[in-house]
Amino acid sequence: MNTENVVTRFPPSPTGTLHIGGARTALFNWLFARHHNGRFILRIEDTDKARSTREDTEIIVESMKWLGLDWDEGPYFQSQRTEIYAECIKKLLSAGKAYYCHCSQEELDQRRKQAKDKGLKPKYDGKCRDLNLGKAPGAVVRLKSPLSGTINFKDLVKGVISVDTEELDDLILQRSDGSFTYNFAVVVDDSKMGITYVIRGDDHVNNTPRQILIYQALGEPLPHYAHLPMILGPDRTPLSKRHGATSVLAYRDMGVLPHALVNSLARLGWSHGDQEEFSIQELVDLFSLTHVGKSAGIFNMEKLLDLNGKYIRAEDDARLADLLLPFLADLGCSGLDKEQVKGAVRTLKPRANTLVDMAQGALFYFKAITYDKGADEKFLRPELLTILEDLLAELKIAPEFTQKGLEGVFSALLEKHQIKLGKIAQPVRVALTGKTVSPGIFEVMEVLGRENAIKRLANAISHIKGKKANG
RNA sequence: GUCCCCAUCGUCUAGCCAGGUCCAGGACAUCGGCCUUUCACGCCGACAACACCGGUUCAAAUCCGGUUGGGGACGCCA
Repeated sequence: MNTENVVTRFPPSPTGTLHIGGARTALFNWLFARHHNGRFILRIEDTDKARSTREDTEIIVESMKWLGLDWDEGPYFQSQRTEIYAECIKKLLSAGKAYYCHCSQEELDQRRKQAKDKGLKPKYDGKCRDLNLGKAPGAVVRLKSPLSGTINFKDLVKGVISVDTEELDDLILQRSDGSFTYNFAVVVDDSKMGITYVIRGDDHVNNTPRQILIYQALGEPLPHYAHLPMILGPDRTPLSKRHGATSVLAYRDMGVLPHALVNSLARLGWSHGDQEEFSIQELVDLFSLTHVGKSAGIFNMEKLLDLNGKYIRAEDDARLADLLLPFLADLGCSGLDKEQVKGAVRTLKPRANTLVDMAQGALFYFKAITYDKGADEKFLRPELLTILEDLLAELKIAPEFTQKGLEGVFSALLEKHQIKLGKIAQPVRVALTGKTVSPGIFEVMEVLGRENAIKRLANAISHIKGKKANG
């Protein structure tokens, strides 16, 4: 790949959220442009007025921003470019490269069906092609494409693809309502915007020969093409709502770090030897179309979560605390002490794969606890009363309420009572957190702070006494 | 139906273009172990794949042909 002018684009249609398939297409276009110091353009393809919505446009923009895929131009809206398309139609018409077709939709459907029944390709039969018809209500404009020949193009990921023009028909460029079709608008925009590399999903390979025909009719130079393999759901069918969390924002809300998602998406279809983890800069530096695979793949959720856990562990505590705050707020914790949240983050990092996990795991620090039933029965037992009361007394006078200092307090206590840590670790854990699973009890105590830790231990002691009195 | 594309562990993939160094490497998941105050983290190990059939060749995961399987397209959707 030489260092010619590289301009790529991402052209989503705002008829749904940005899902991970689209996000990966956007990512590869972005990476390719950044790698080559080129430009990356965002274009909203809203030619389908009935299905395009403003909310979806906003979701797409928000998703792109969250992923960190910044664009150099746009967003452009196809709905605002109709004069440009109309101009091109005029040119094609007067050059004899396009024509009006008066066939009604019903007629076409019927003829298509007939062709199909006869085992023929259900394509337009060219009825109006040479009739030299004029503009009329209900008429569409079709491309007058060559009757014979072969279209060859070199796909940067799939290699040479060739299609016989007989497979193609005279596709509609402008609809009877005056609006323009996808294939036409794309070509006009790509050529007007100077797009040099069209990187898109596999599902467009069949469109490419048609679009090439339009380029040729327009007399514009062709871009390079690269078609990315599809992303499939676990059932090997194309991604859809059925597959649950597929929208980019759903991953954000799940507590996935954008870096982790970007990394995962990059590794789905692209590789750099055995390397699994990449910084964004590395991705930009190393990305190349030559290492994009050809076959469709299934998005591996477990692997994303694992990677996310790794990035959480690698992330700075203070930054993580900031990221965690909104998730804690969702769980009803607000107005928290930043230092304490930071402490909580530190203790939870190794055991959280998402920010949601982490927020849930941190809840006991910030909210009143209740004892899990089984934990209560199993560990908060009367025979521990003496030791726990002794512990409480020692904690009150411990010189340093830090992980290290507390270790000292405990080892003295164990020595004194001639017991092992195993005997009281779980009871203390339950007293402090209400659960049998938590970060280490010393770090928990440190983050909780002396006052809180003492209060919880005292509560547990009176709870045990209450049980004793009643039972 | 016609055309286009694809095919390595359960999953993502390396290797394939320039055939031997591959009885196929890494990662996730799974299973075992170590560490250990719980759960994790971390570390160590195990399981597990070249879709099939032919051809070329001294030699094929790698090249060629076919078969099967999967995906896509054939819209006044994008």
